[in-house]
Amino acid sequence: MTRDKTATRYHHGNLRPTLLAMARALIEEGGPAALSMREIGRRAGVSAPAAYHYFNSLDAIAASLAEQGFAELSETIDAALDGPRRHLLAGGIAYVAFARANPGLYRLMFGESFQAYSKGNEAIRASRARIYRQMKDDLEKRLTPEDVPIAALFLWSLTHGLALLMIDGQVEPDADLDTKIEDILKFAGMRLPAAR
Amino acid sequence: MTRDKTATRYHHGNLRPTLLAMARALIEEGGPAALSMREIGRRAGVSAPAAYHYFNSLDAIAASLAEQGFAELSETIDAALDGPRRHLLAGGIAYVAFARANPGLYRLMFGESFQAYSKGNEAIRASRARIYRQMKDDLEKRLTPEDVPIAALFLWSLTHGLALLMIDGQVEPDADLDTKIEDILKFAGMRLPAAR
DNA sequence: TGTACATCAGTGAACGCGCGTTCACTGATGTAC
DNA sequence: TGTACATCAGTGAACGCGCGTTCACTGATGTAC
Repeated sequence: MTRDKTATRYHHGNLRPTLLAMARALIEEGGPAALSMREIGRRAGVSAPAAYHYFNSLDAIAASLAEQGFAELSETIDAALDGPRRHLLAGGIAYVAFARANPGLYRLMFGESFQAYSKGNEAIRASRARIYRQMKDDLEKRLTPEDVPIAALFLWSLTHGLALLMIDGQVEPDADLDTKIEDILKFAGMRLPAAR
Repeated sequence: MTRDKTATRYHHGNLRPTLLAMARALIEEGGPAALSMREIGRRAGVSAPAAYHYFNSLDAIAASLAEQGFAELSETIDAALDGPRRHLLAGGIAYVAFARANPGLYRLMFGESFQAYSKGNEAIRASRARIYRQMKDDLEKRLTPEDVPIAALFLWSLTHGLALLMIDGQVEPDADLDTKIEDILKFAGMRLPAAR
C-alpha cells in the first residue's frame, strides 16, 4: 500500500497508460514505423509479453494511439473555437499547430494504415465527424448551402497539406512559421484571380 | 545473340530497369513499407544479392524510385501546361492525377524518408525546383510580387493535401472524383468571405 | 489481527519469420589472338 | 574460323538481427474467513 516509487515492483500498477505513453514517445522519435512491442516494453521497464494483458496486438496499440490523437485534435480545435479569433482561422491555426506539436502521431493518424484503424473504431469515426462538423457549421454561416461540401474539402485539403509539408520539413523556415501559417490561411480567404 | 525470350538465362541482360520496375510495382501494391530487397529479387526472377551489382542498398533503390517519380511528376505538369486549359488549374489537376495514378510512389516521394533522399540527390532537388518554378511563374502573372511566395505555398498545400486525402480514401467518392478535384481547385480561385 | 488462498499481472524462454547484406563461388559472355 | 581467357553478372549459403506472439511459469496482491 505504501508505495516505494523508486523501487521496481513486480506489479507495475499503472501499466496500460504507461505503455501508451511509451508508444507515443516512440512514434514521435522514429515515426510510426518505429513502433515495436519489444521496444515499448523495454521503455516501460517491463517484458514485452506483459503488454498482452492490455492489448491484443501491436496494431491495437497503434489504433489506441490514433484514437487518442483524434480525440486530442478535436479538443484542441474546440478550445480554439472558444477563443476570441474568427472561427475558421483559429481552427485552422490550431489544426496545423497540433500536427506540428505531434508530428509522429499526426502521421500515424493519417498514414497508410489509417483506413484499417478507422474502419472498426467507432471513437475515431466520431472524432473525425466532430471535427468535420465544426468546420461545416462555420462554413454554413458564410456560404450558400451548395458550396459548403466543396468548401469543406477545400479547407481540409489546405490545412492537411500545409500541416504535412511543415512536418516533413519541406517548408524552408525562413520566417516565423507561425505567422506563415496565419498568412496562408488568411490568403485562402482572399481573392485569387479567377482560375477560369 | 539470338535471345530466347522465354528461357531463363543466367545473364538477365536488363536487370537494373527490371529491378526498378519490380520495386515500383511493390510500393504500389503494399506501400513504401513493402519495399524489400528479397522480394524485388524474387519478382525479377533473380537472387537478392544480384541487385547489389546495380544498387548499393535498398535505400538506394528507394531513392532511385523517388527520383523517377519527381521526374515524371515534373513532366506530367509540363505536358498539362502545354494544353489548352488555364495554367494553374491544369497544373493542379495534373498534379493530383499523378498522385492518384501512383499512390505508392507519391507516398514514397513525400513520406517520412523524403528528407533523406532529397538531401544528397541533386536530380530530386532539380525536379522539385522545376515544379515550384512553374507554379511561381504562373502566379507572377497574376499577383503582386510580395504575394507570390505565400500564394505558392498555399497552392502547394492545397494540391498536396487534396492528393493525399484522395490517396488515403478519406474523400468519400460520392460523385466523380475528377470533377470534384476541378471544383475544389476552382473554388480556390474564388472568394471565401474574408476570414478577418 | 492473522492466515489460506484465489487471482491475475508480469516473466523468461522459445517459436518461426523475413529481413539486409557479405562472401566465396560459378558460369555465360565476348574479345584478343 | 577457332580457341584461351579475362570479365563480371548472377548464385547459394550463411551472418546476425529484431521482430510479434505463445507458452507454461512465478510471485505479489488483496480478500474471505
